[in-house]
Amino acid sequence: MLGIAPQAAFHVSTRGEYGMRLMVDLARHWSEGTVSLHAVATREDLPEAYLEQLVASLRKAGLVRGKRGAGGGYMLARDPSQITAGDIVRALEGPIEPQICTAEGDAIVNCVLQPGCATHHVWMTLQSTIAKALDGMTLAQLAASDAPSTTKETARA
Amino acid sequence: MLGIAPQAAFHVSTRGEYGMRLMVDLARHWSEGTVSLHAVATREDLPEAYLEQLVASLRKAGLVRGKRGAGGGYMLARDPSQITAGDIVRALEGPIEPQICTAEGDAIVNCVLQPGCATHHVWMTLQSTIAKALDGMTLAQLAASDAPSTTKETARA
DNA sequence: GGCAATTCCGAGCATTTCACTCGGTATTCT
DNA sequence: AGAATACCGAGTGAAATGCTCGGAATTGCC
Repeated sequence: MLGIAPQAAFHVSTRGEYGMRLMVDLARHWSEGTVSLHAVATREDLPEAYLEQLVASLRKAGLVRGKRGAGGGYMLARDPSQITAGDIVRALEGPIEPQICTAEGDAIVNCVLQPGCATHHVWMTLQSTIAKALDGMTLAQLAASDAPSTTKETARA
Repeated sequence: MLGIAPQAAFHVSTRGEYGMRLMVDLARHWSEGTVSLHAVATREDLPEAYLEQLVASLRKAGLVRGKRGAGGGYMLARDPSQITAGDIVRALEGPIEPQICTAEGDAIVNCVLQPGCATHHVWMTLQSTIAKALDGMTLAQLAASDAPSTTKETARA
């Protein structure tokens, strides 16, 4: 399609999207011990084999714990109030950095144009803005918004 | 590389990066009439042929005007204070929408999971946060920060 | 012990996007 | 006339995306 018709800026990939759904689902079943990926995939209508891959990243990031064998499954590694959307996005899509020179933490990696890097400011501002927004949302808050399963019907909004 | 090692979230492509540099450059030479792409490419050390493609998007978005022939070039279509980083990003990378269901303007496109779309809230919040940040930065502000060329040396920050 | 349900692991693969390049045409200035 | 420029569309190699598949290890239950 060439560079003619760009589609969307700041699009999050299915890794982030599915992963977020997965984590919210786990949060909603936080009290029930482990939940199998099969159950999550069915409830959320997501490809199970693909979820396996995503949950591996989440596990390596210390956000979930897996239990093998029959009756096994996954559960959040800590309380839903202690996990943020930022944690999840970083685990699945990498650090939040609009540009390489605006990496989180140590920012002075390699700004090619030192002299008048006006654009650097744009991406840095953006990075901190996005990070702040995502880090301010906890899984507990997200899980509470509206619950389709288990709870039969919560009061609207 | 498979899905094993994701690189970076919310990364802006070279379209956005180069395009921003291009526009800041045009803003800095706002008083000089048209500026050729060749000059911009040289100053900013960017591939000229590629810039041609990007500037086409900017022109279609009404952000720059081109003048053909010898001595021609491009200039901003309006005052640098009337063009925002948001305008530029949208022209080059498309609308700001973390997810398709969070498109700018009319948001009710197609949320697959109507019942308990908790994640929708995440992306919507993100979209408006990003848009607000980018729409709050004008080219005039960016061009003023530090000028490498023309002006010999501006007072710091 | 055997079997089924799981997590865990790594490879592979089709499609799309990215980051460009190239060749050509139209226009304008000198 | 000739040079400098914008304008246009196609093409291309490399990477990322969005999955699937096969198998090994572990655990619970009969």
